[in-house]
Amino acid sequence: MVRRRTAEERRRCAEENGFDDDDTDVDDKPIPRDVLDYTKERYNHQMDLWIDGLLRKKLGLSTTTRPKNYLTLENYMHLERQLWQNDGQDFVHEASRVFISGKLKCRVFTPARLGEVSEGSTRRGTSKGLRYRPLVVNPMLFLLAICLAAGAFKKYKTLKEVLDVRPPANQRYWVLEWSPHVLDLPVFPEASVDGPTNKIQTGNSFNTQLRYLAIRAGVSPVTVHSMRREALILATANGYSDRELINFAAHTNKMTLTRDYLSSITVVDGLASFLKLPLRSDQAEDFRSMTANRNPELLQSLPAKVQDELRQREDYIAITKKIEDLALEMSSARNGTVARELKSERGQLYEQRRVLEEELNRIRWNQERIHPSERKEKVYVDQHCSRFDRLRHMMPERITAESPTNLRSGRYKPDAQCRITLRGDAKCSTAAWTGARIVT
DNA sequence: GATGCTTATTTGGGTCCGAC
DNA sequence: GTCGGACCCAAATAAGCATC
Repeated sequence: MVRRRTAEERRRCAEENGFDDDDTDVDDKPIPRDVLDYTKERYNHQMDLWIDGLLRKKLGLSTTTRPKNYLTLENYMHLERQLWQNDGQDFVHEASRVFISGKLKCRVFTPARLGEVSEGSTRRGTSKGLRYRPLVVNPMLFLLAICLAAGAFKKYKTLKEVLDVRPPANQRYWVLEWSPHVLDLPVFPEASVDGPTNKIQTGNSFNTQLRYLAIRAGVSPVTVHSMRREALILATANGYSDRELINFAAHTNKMTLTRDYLSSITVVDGLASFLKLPLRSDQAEDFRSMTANRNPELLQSLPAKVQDELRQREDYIAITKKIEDLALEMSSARNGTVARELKSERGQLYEQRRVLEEELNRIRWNQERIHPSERKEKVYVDQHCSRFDRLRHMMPERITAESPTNLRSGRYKPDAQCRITLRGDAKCSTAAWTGARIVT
């Protein structure tokens, strides 16, 4: 394992590479964007080579882009069901489960970008993201649980107090004030073994959680944009004008919506149009669901035999040994140039090993699909899933927390004839995070 | 509406740290 | 010492914007 360099070591390494950190001669003149005259000819020649595709062809570089997938309602339910009903994942704190579910709802009900809820990587250190500002989106159940556990309301400490508040007779709404101490806190913080911290969770971190939740649910990895795309497409189908949709997506350029989100989607029923049958409008959603490539019987772990066979192969062992040797050499390298060369060499070896490991991925995603009605008994390869299945009856709240029926019928709305209670002390205890229960 | 450029997001290896 | 969840980092890639 490579030892991380300290700040002092990084500074020394930068100095060795000719970096001058003396900022007394720094001015605020912009860096010229134009190519300087004496390099222009060579620059243009190289760009021509690239644009014409000569280099691309010679090096065999790929120009394909990642396939886009969509988190439709059906796929979304698979994730929620996995999270609350089937998931034996041991989070460092149960608050993580509530945060993930809350973030999922923020994204499927709105086309929010990553950076509007989490701290985006290009805003690292700024703590920008969702804060305790007026929250007008519904998923109220999860936001209420999060707010109460954080002691976020100025005058109300229990769920009953919050739900008993009614707007004045001549007004349709009433604003609940935040406690001053939460105004600088993120709504979705990082979690530790002691519970939520005061630090906002980064976008990278949420992406990782979302990616592994999808894999555990047997769905190919979905991203924040999978939800954003679907939210916009569904809104389009509901007859809103382009202007309203652009506002909804917070686009400033009208091209973005049509080019990047709607261009490849059609709800036209060609068959019914031609045969003059009643038109369907929902068939496109099933095709979008299929982009997630779900296999309900996907084994969470590959059979040990398959993994072991790969790792016993001579070429795999040789590459792994070289990577370890290079890591040792890098940690002891004093010269920056040498260290860079070693790092570059190690990168090539990682790539070689990744190619070998792709074989495992192919096996994983080519696993046989068995229709649930043909499966006589449950088969568990994932030890977490197996263990949780034996214990799930002890956590009825988690079964209720994810419920398509409740979600679609609107029973989450606190102004309906329902009550939402938190198990244990709603003020800020660990038990408050173990789940929420709906009592009608 | 097309294009080129900037900015944001995603990815995957690496690291940290607590639990066992 | 090992394992695994959470996070970090930097490169790759996609989204988004300004301009013509």
